[in-house]
Amino acid sequence: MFTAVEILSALAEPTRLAAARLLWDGQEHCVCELMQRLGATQSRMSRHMSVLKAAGLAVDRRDAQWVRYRRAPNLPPSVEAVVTAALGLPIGRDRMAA
Amino acid sequence: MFTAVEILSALAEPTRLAAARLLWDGQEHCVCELMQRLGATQSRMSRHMSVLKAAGLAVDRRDAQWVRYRRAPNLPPSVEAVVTAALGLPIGRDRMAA
DNA sequence: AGAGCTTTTGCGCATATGCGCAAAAGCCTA
DNA sequence: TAGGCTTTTGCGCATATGCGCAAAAGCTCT
Repeated sequence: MFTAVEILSALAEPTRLAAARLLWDGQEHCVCELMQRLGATQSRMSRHMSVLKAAGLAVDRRDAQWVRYRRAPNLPPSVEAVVTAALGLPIGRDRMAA
Repeated sequence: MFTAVEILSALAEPTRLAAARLLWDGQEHCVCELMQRLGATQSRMSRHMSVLKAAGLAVDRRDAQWVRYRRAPNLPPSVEAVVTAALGLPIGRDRMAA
């Protein structure tokens, strides 16, 4: 696990990329917050977060009824670099042609 | 086209990521060379290269019987950064846990 | 225990993706 | 034009992915 392809695949989905963007503020975010801000259903958001977690990009913590996700700490620099670069891409359908 | 998800998806496949690595030497590579070095069939490699091309990461050129692919010139810095970062990830199934 | 949260998970379904195979399409040389 | 390259493409298939829905699982508080 934690292969390059796994990490890239985790980021190669709109909702997950948007979630990563939110997580990358360094704060904790419960699923209920993420689903609201990203306009997703709970089950959908839950599964997407589990993918980010499985890829090693996020960690979760139970806090009472909530599950709080945050970016994985101490990521290898190479992984950190990929996420940072991915978040640096224009959002949405912007053209990026040369 | 050329969305962030499209670019990440293009890189989130073993053969395509390996092909990008080869293309990123700045040189031209025909499909026949790529398929040999990556152990793929022609049709498989041809389709993978067309995905990289559709994502805007590669351009092709016909040279006699060959089609030579090379990395797209003048990529936006943000895109260039994603590819560079992706290629910086450990190859294969290496563990990347913290 | 029971009500009311949040979150996860099982199920089925629709679509996307990757693949092999074989035919077609380009191109060069004889 | 015919033969032999390289490459692309149409087809079918198997698997992966993403989704909604509803049930289940955790948790808190009364």
